[in-house]
Amino acid sequence: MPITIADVAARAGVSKTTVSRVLNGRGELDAATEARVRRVIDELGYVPSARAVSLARGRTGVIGMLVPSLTWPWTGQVLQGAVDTVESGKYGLMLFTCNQGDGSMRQFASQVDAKAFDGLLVIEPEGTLDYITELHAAGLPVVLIDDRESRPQFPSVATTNRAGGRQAALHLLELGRRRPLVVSGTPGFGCVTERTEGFTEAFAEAGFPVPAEALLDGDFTLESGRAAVARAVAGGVEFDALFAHNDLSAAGAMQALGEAGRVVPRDVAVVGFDDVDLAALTTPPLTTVRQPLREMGVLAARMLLARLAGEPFPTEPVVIPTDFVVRGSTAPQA
Amino acid sequence: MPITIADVAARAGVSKTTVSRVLNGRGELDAATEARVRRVIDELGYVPSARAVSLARGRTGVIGMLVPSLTWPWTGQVLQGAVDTVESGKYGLMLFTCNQGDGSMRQFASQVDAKAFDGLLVIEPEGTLDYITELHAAGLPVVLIDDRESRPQFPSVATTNRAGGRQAALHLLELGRRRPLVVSGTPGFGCVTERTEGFTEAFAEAGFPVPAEALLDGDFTLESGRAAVARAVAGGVEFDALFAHNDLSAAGAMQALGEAGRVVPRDVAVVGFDDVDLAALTTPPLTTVRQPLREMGVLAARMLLARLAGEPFPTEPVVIPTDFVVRGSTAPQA
DNA sequence: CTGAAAGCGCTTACAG
DNA sequence: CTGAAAGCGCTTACAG
Repeated sequence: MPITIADVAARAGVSKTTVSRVLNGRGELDAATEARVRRVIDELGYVPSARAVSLARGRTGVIGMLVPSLTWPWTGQVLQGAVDTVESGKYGLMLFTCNQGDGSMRQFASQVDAKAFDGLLVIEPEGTLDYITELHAAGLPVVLIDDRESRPQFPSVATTNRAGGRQAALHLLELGRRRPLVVSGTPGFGCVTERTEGFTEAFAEAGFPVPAEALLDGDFTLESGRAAVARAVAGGVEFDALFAHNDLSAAGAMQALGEAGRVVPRDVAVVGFDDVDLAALTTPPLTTVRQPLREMGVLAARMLLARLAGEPFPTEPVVIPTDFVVRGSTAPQA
Repeated sequence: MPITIADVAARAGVSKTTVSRVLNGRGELDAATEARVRRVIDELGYVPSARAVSLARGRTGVIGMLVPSLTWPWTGQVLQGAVDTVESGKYGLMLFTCNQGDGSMRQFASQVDAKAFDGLLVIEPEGTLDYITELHAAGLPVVLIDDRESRPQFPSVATTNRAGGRQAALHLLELGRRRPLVVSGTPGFGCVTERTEGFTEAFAEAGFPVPAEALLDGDFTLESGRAAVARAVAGGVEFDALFAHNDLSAAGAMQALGEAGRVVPRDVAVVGFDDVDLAALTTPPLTTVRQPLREMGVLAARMLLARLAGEPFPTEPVVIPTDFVVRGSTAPQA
């Protein structure tokens, strides 16, 4: 029932080889022959089967993308950038998440082993970097998004986490804040280390080193922001500013501050990271370090596509700088 | 270099047929033979090539999913539910969006024609329902998410949009509100019609029909919520309540209300739709109709997987009811 | 400029 | 219980 290249060949009175040549634009073809074959293709509405093409060519035409969770507010932006780019490169995008823990990774691994895609885009999922590194070493083209300095030999797209942390610090210092609380993201992520370092270095250089008790581990969730503030307040830590590693935990922190009777920005000036939609909607609106999320997705996908087209990977991580967006949560106090 | 079924067969001293039988658990096999083949498979780390399997079997093992945009805050939830389910069904999920308009749809269509997936999950993208209907009619198993009453013959997962609209209305009526403004989603979507109808019917039944001037078209964006309120205020429309078709436009509406000097909930009680994370974080927190987003993704994927496993589709749309979440934006006034 | 044939790596009747 | 052979629908040397 479904028409194949053989049907086209028969109807056009040529060999399958010739039809294939027309399809792929390879070799010199008689113009009349080519026109005739094209006409038949149109008449029949023939489209080559992706299954057969991929087996014959030894490539799938699919790019895999592994993402930690789709419910994080910024994942959508990166993903959208990647999907758009992959799509215009005539590839398909196969999506995987680590949402179900080990089960997910097993499923993902089985698709890798089955060679279900030609290249991989990864937003580093907690604790799988070693596995991804193996894949890369085994020859699967991989581009990592975000986690920059942990494996410099890895093709990756990053943003200026360290500079972003520094921007946040300089802004708070300028406002006269001297005792910041830092609510970090999940420990172990390269971006987490960098953001904290950029931030604390700037404070230290200004003569106000951040004490260890003011550095609190979070995990990028709303709840972790709340919990960190609650812990700090309960522990008697004094602070007049707060830097969170993402907007979501900053929003959680602001809620907890409100519950603790601290007014933002009067008592505590708050800076987040990411600039997701939510940031403009908190009360007060959140000052934040803007990550070029969509752009990172686009660039990572472009690098991978270029690689699959035969070009070499860049040897250095590609870095897209962060922006700084000032809003009400750090409004200067009269 | 990559090992094939032939390598396994040779090393185990059996035919490829036998290896295939072990792999797929088909036919009676001598226990010793099977054990030997399994051992060789393990030793060699052999995994069948997805490309070859799909060509031989005539199926891809992939499910396509078409989504309007990944940057809408609720898409992630539905998608996550679908991905998790598809994954545990041993299928892959190929993601498509309509983000680039016609170009996207062309790319999507070419993958459909190439039979790059066995079944399709769709969150109805504006204006492509006819095309999807064709695909369904042409034999591609399709499950639609959300847009319920526009094509009753379509396998779909929906939620109680009409009942949700009614819940919102009854809640506002109970609070003594009589002149609601409705900020609808993109016109033409089935859910939009239903939400408005459920809402206006309840008001009419209570003796307070909603005038046409209070029904404003939006498009689910933050900006459309702002714009609608601005229009109503400028037009002199009087209102003491607002029902928005999603949380994002409700948030936009609340911003515009603030700018217009109207206090929520004192002057205007606001109800949204969806219950995305954002809803709990607006000021005041947003009362909203909760959609079972993740559950809808899970169920739609299950229906499709069951269908691909040979079971028939349910003949009726499957409906998961909405919930109603009361928060500060409709707090009773003393 | 064009075609016959082999091959991609599996599955599946068909035989035994 | 097991295997030889054909077939899935293309691409790609190899010949002419």
